[in-house]
Amino acid sequence: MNNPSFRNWQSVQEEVLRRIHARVWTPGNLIPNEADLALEFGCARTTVNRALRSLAESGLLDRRRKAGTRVAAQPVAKATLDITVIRIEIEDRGQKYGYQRIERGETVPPLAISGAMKTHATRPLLHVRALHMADDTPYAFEDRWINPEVVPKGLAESYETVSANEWLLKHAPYTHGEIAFSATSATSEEAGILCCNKNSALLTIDRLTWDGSSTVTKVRLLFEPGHQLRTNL
Amino acid sequence: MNNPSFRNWQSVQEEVLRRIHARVWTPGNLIPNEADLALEFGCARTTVNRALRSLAESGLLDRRRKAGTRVAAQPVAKATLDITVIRIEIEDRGQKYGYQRIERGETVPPLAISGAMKTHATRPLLHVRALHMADDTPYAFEDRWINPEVVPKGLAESYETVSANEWLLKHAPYTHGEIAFSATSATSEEAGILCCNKNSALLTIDRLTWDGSSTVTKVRLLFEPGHQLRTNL
DNA sequence: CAGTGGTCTAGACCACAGG
DNA sequence: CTGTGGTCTAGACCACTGG
Repeated sequence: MNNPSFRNWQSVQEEVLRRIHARVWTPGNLIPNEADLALEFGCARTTVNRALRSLAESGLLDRRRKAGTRVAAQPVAKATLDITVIRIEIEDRGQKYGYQRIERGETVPPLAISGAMKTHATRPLLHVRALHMADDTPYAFEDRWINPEVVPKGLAESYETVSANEWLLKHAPYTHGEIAFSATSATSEEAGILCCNKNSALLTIDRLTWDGSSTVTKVRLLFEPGHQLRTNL
Repeated sequence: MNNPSFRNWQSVQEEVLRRIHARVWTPGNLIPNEADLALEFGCARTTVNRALRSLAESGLLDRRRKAGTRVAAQPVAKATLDITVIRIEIEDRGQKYGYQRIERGETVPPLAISGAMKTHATRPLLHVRALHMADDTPYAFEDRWINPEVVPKGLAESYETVSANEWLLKHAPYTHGEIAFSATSATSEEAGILCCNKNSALLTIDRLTWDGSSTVTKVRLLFEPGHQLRTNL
């Protein structure tokens, strides 16, 4: 059984993938344990572990101590979207980035905002609205609320030339966050900003970031009609 | 410098995160190499490697041989969406799953479809359209094209009780795929199926999966108005 | 060329959870 | 209780790439 051709974890992984694909190991069924596979593949158990762990992370295997390793019955595809600064996103596509601040103010937010951000309902937050452009056409409308208690330095910024998107990523650390993707109909105001028809379907991203137990910022991004977020599986 | 309190890779990772967060190590700057950190933390280099590699995968560090490890200048947040069988998705939310096939036929697809799937323009494909329901209300409309050359067994299925979504995941292996998220306006037909107003903004997922160099299936999912895909950062 | 991360190894101990 | 994966270690060699 000793097969000396699997010398690194990538080749072990490929062989495991091949067997799953060829239905040698079928969904829901156990595969041999790490020690046996190491023996068969002629490598150290650590190497097998690395290969299998990686496949488990991507959702193709289900591993449990003592219970062993199974081929996932319902393979969970993980679509990973890279969320970067919008300027970089546009420049990476070879387009010219443009930015225009629309509004900046310290405002008491709607209850929906203060509720989500868990700030006092009567406390003003920094509110910045801006348009990101690609090759001089509207790309995304950013509507953002910033918690000045957590980011006091943010109050000193005008956000006229550097977007809040970019400034915050550089200056406001966060520990975790939530992100939601949805579709919304353009209001007439949003249509005016994005130069599209009212009620156009807009891909929408809502993000809420935290630093420990405090909310840093809440942002809604509305993309131009037709915009797609793509990734591979 | 020997600090015996970092005994496992998770605690090393936490300490590294702490230093980045506390601006001890700042974006764009080099951090010590693995050997030095291992010395400082009082653990093996392998352990440091594991911690740093994991942070690099999540986009917080930038590692290059010889050049060393830097804190990422533009931290790339990775939003990972789990794409599962729709039935499971609904049941996991504690709702009752319902399914209704709308149409099944072997049809020559529009050029947009055969073009994307790289099949012959005149060759019929299996076309299945169906509605997924949660607690008896429309949840998602699935419009799918299946390549019978790659999945011949799929022709024998009626998809009346088991959705193509679920049948394919179980019986048709794939090697890779593309996925795109967008927003579209409901046509009057789609509005009728999803029981919503015409031109409602619908979150849309287009998926194209491959087995080697052949296209397995192309599917468009239109979700009920207001539907959100959520994840953490 | 030489410094860095990338990986492999053999062996060891441990944590968890199935039976 | 015991089999399984999870991890750590010390040491080694390798691959890449910056200077």
